[in-house]
Amino acid sequence: MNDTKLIDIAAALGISVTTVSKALKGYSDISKTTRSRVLEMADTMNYRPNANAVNLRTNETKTIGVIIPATVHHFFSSVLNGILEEAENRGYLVIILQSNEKYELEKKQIALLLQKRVDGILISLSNETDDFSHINAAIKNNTPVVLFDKIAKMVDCSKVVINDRKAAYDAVTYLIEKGYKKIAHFRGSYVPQNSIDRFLGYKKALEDRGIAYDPSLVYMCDHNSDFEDGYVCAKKLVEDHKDVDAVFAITDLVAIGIIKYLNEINIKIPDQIAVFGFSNWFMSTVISPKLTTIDQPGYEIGHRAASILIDEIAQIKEHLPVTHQIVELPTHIIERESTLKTVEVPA
Amino acid sequence: MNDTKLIDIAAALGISVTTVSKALKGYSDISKTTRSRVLEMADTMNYRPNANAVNLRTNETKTIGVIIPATVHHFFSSVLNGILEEAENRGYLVIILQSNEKYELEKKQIALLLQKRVDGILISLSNETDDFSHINAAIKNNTPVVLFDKIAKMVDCSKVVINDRKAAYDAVTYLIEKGYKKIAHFRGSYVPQNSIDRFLGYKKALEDRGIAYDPSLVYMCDHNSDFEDGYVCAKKLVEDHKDVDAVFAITDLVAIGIIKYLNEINIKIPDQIAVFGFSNWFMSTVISPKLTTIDQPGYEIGHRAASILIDEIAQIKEHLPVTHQIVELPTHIIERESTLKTVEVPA
DNA sequence: GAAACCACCGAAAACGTTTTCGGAAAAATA
DNA sequence: TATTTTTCCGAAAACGTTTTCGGTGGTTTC
Repeated sequence: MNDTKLIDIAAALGISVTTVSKALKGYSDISKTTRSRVLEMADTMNYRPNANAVNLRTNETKTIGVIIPATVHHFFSSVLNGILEEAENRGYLVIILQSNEKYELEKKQIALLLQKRVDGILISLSNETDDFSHINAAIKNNTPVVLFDKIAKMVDCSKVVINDRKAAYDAVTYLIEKGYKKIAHFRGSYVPQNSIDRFLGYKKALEDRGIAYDPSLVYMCDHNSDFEDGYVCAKKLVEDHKDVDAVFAITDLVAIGIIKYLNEINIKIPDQIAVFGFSNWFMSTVISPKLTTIDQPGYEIGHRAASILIDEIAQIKEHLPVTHQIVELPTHIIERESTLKTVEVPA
Repeated sequence: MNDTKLIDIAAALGISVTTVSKALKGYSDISKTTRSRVLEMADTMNYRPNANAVNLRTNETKTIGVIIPATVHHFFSSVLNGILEEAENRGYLVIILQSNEKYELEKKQIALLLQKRVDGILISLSNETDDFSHINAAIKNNTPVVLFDKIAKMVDCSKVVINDRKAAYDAVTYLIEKGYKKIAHFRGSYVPQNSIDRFLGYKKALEDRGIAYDPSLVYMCDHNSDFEDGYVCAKKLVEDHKDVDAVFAITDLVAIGIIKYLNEINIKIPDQIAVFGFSNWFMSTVISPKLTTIDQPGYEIGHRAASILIDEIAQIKEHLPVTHQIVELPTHIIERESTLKTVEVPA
């Protein structure tokens, strides 16, 4: 049990705990000589301050809490990497919790984090969440909160997002400009807002280019917005609409399901049907044809959210006014094979 | 600042903090009536015990630390999900750290976790780590450690692993029994042990079946054992060996790189060359042809490791003797298209 | 009616720090 | 030499709990 405390160092040196503590923290009213004696003794005795005692006394834990709604995969693992990197750099520890898209669990976890006295909270809201009193409680408790990805506009705190509507709008506009006429959309369920926004971007792009919006071209992938969804909806799509020439999927996973099905039935991508994904996950470069998609900067989202949170923690500590930021990270189109028609060689 | 403490409840009720504390913790020397009064008042005042004070007093934090060597992706995200799930169920919080395969960072992070007084540590070692004094320091400090995936045999603690050598042996044996004669291996670098073990399993399987081991059929994927590695080594392979008929890759990622290349140059999988992966990551069902692979149960590894750790924490608390376990989780072959030759239709 | 017992409560110490405040000795000034 | 200033150190309180130990007052026992 290698557990030396201030009092042990003090005893070994024949001085008081006060002096030891001050020496370690670099107080100016300690002489050079005693300071160096303390430092050396602390080193040889392998002293590590008891974080609990320090936390209790100083009322800060150098720890932030992160709540993500879903399993650590795909998008959220990138976000997490961004958070972990920034936290490491700034000297913070991170506690991770999963709400599994459940409001009650999310609420309980916020309470838990507050009880643990984390210095701040990063959260992407669950799909069920439509009451924000637990978030406001944290904020009122002087614990800053930064929302990312799945946010609530009405909560007064910093947020880091992408513009889903614009990104979808850009994607569909791109397809139209490439000459595609009949563009289907494989959408997500009615929650969260992100899936609605992507749908709205799709619709707006069509309307702005004078293409009539046709509800029968919109397929709901509400299973899990996953691979299977794309596969089965693609099947329905080609049965319903012989002449569709492109599809914009809410997610790369869905898009890959589509590609899989079209490959199986020998429909040429993109010559017969083009496929456009969303997120730029790893698999999108692995599939054949490689998937055109929207780059969703998960790592940057996490990095930025953590950075803002830690800034706010510092501001609160200094009793400075905290200025909330709404950061909208840019997305852009990653053009790959699934929308690039092979050039016709003139005869 | 919604921050009620024991003393506030005591004041509101005109009793002592002692009584409040005991009532909340269900001590038997508090009358039913005062207990219920306290409980109700605690509820209306929205009392949450200050975890730091509790931790300091009780010397336990209900928190475990997790150190993973690489980015949260693929295998480690599954492990993480298993850990998070078990921790949630058992009432533990989890702090995540990434060592980025650096020994020095890993060492620093262990010290940090001990300083934070986590109740236990879960760690998969970095590739650089060949000195284990930091791990032993934690154990000596009465903080149980469970090693998973990348372990060190010499450290005296519980471990959760798969048998890489056997899994590889099984894979190659499977290929041989399927009739493949000239089987290449795309191996990982000389660290960690897992990659060596998979190589040894490959070699042993060949020898046991009377196939001479040919070093020129082994390619080193030491870049990152990733997609690119597989792609470029596949290119070399088909140039070097016209007659190779199967390849066993250290990782699904590498295998997918191989498939990608073979698809591009129109080599039929598996009719000309079969491909066998390792890990059963998500993409292996997405690629064409679907990849035969070894199922590496990341979720179970995390789940099990966390479970053992929390058990040991309880044992230590009760001053019971701790019994270390070495758990070897079973793997099995997931047979898919990449090794299933299309049956010849008899004329 | 004294002795023994029980049910209930609270004072106080402890966990390991940080920080305020005052005080002693040494140095500088007069 | 007497006074002021500077330098350095330590006592003690505080952070919010938990838990030991003792002490009431009331009830039971003989």
